[in-house]
Amino acid sequence: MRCSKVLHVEQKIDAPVSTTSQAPAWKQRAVERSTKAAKLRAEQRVERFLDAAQAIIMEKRTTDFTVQEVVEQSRQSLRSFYQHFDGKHELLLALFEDAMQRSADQIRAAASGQSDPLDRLKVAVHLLFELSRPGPTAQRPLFTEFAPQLLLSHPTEVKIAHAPLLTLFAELMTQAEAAGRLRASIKPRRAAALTMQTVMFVAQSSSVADDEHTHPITSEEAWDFCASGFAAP
Amino acid sequence: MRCSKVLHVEQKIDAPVSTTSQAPAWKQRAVERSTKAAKLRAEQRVERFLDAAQAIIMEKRTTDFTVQEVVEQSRQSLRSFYQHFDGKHELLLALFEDAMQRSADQIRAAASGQSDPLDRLKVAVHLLFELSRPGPTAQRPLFTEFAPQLLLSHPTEVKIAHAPLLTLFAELMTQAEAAGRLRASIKPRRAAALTMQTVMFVAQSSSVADDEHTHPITSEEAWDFCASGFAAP
DNA sequence: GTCGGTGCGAGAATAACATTCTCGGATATC
DNA sequence: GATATCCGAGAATGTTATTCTCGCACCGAC
Repeated sequence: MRCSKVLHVEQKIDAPVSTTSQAPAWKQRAVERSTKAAKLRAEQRVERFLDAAQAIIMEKRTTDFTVQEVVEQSRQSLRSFYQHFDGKHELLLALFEDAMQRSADQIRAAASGQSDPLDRLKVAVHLLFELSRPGPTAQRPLFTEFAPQLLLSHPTEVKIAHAPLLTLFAELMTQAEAAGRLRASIKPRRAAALTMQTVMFVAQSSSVADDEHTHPITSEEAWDFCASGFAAP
Repeated sequence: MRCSKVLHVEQKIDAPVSTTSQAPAWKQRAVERSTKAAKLRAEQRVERFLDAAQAIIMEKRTTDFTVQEVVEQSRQSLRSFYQHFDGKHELLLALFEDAMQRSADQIRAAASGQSDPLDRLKVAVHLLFELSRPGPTAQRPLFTEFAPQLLLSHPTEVKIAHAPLLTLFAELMTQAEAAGRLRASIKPRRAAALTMQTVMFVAQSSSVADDEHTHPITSEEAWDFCASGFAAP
């Protein structure tokens, strides 16, 4: 169900005060066994919190849950929550990071179905667009939903969370470059960052219907724009 | 100092229950004089709240002010605040709308200095980029700062607030199209929307330094990207 | 088996805000 | 001067996040 690797959370459990190299070996081992067990338990608890939050988000179709709800759903205690997370924001961050990682995986898999480098990029862009748009379509956590919140309070961490996706797009761009399909004047990583941002944010806004005659921007348009820009050749 | 036209706020003062066409004329006039005065006062009050909020934002370099602070700074009362605004979000919206309007004006003025349509667009993009990035540079209210918050809670209103900028870019794009400088396959308004979004959001993220070797994306890169895309011609 | 310690559930206490309500006092209207 | 309206001051309420305090259950040591 959930990624087993625990993200930027965990730590703050095993803080042995004097397990430096001068302690007797048996003591070291004992302490280690103890801390290892503790760490395991901690991971399971963190896991349960994350799953609970996930479940709530899925059910309420929004990221506006309270810590209380998470605690109740996970059948643990508030005390425990704050023992494992620095605050709500860390929980959100963890979920966000997880969602990004999964999305990156999913997109990578989808893109690998194409042989032409530009087709790979195209598939990636379309899928990212779909995954980024809010609304009922989002089976996956509504993963762009809290990005804005976090972007304000913890921009650095958000950037870290973006890393897997950025890496993926950088890979695809590099392949395109190798095939001579990239404009000479642009670096793959740069193109990747710009494309990613554009697609994600445009997708996000595309949910709200322009009340009037104007239709929201589509995945196809976003792709065309990123690929070709707007200026005449 | 501030735009005189009051935005989407005001109203909710003059709600005459029976000023329809069947009331006697003298009464109508009396009521009108009264409501007009009331409206005037209301506008001044709204004005003071907006100015106060602006001042606080400028001073604290963040949009995280409390309603209390605004009330105190404006030397009015909480009661009055809630009589004129539906809540804090309306105040934010008003500020945001105002900031967008001013930015649009500023950009339009700057762009008009160029004669070539693409140069106009280029100037517009660069200025928008500068205005959108947070940090100490922002002499103007940090106007993208609350956009994310509002985008979540009131997407429709945010879209409305974007209108002046969108219109401006649409104008510039249309001029470019008329001069045959736009790709044939793209509609001016679409190009405008895409460019605007891309520039604003990329600028926003560009503030956080990629901790490592990577430099943040520059205004110039954003322009190149929007104008030419990433694919080889 | 009992003792001291530790992990943790339950939930009370605190704090920061937004939002609402209530009370007078000023000012204007008749 | 009586009365209605507006409005400042600030108390009251409600919602969360976050911290604190208790007490119990488990575990290894003696």
